[in-house]
Amino acid sequence: MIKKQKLDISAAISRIALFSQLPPEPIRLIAAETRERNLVRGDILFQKGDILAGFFVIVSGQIKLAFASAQGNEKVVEVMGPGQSFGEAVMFMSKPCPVLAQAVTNTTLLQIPKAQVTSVLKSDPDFAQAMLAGMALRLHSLIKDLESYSLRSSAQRVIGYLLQLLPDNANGPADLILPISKQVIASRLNLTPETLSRIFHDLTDLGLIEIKGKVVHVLDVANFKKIDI
Amino acid sequence: MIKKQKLDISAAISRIALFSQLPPEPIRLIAAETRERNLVRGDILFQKGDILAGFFVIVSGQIKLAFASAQGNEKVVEVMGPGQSFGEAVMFMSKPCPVLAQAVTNTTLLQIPKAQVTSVLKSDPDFAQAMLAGMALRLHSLIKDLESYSLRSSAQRVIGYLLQLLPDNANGPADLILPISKQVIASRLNLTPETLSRIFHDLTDLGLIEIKGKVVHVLDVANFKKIDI
DNA sequence: CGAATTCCTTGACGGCCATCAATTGAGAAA
DNA sequence: TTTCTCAATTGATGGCCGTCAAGGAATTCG
Repeated sequence: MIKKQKLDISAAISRIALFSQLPPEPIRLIAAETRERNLVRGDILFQKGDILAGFFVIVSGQIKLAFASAQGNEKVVEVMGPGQSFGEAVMFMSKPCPVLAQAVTNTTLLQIPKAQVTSVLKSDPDFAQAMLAGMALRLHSLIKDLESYSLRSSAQRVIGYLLQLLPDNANGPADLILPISKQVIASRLNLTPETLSRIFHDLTDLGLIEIKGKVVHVLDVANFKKIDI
Repeated sequence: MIKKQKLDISAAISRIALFSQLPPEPIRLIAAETRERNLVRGDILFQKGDILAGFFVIVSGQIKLAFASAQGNEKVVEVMGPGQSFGEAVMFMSKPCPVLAQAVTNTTLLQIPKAQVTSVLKSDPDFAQAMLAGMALRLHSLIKDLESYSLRSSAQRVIGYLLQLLPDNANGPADLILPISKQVIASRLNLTPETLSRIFHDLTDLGLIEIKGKVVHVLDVANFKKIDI
């Protein structure tokens, strides 16, 4: 067995957008109390209803945030990847967390305690601005999701999702790789796996895409953006 | 014609939860640059796509935040009332606003410029905490909405909406008054007015509520909470 | 490698809710 | 008041998409 690499927490923290502007001193302060956690696929990081004593930053792997319905099926709100953080908002409220967090793949993440954050907040006004900007961004993307759910058809949501996976400057034909399983994508888009499968099929029939496993080939990006189903 | 009352901006500001803990000096600073605005029903405060140079606090009246679909119908995200604020998140991002804001009734509101907020943010760490808490709350309620839309039936959403209008301690029979028109409520719940009307009808048939105009009489609150359609 | 499990696909069917249309009711203006 | 406009209701119809069920594909496991 290979010896586990010791993670350089300070380095990891300073690479996060939120903390990237901080001077070394507060970084050391935060790093000192930050815990590293390792999850294997399927592990649950926290349940709906938990009170969070800190927030999380993903070093590697993927975490999905979801809520569970009474009927047992779940709805994925978001899938977070390396460099992304989550739980800040719930941490600040000291209210029960509205979602559950579960590892989609084996995941390494950092848990940063609330106390360290508030202490840096007090001393560094720029940090407060950065946190506010981060939360504002999160709000913005939630609003976008709400907009998607309420006034776009399922096919439109799928197209939007695929487009978002392409580089901004993509043009002509382009390939992309689905970063998560199709059933998680379906849930993320508020669809059943069956419906997603059918939509992929339809888009293929229309000559817009070709799918082979996790690889999606978009025949003409510019054209694809114009589709309105 | 009655002479218009001059609004005491300082007093109004200090009554807002967000600013209530601030000492007099920063309050004065903010009040000095705050503009009062008066809208009549139907006026549009800002459009989707606008860049906001400040955020808004409602003194009296109601403002709805909504997005418009390509087909022309609109979807209400939220209806804000007196004492509530909106636009903070978009202001911090300097990105185009994702929603439109329109006066539901004649409305008086304050527009607080970004510059004043950032200046207070720099000097008062507690204020930063308060803003973060406010944004966290907003995020929380958006997540709740998302949850509603994705895994509750239309009738459940209506019931949830009615329950939320009742006082927390309500029990037995209780009355409530719909604060906005039924079509706005329908949009807020992601329904058509027709569907909302039918659901009200059904709930009445089930002996759960009685409706007369804007007054809803809930026959048994405890029972009503248990209904699962 | 084969076996088992999970993931994905495809089909048939049905329900929820939107759409269209027409009427009634209520509130505003004159 | 009367009229006009907008809000709300009610009915008929249909489509989107979820549910149930079963078969194939892919991945993980011993």
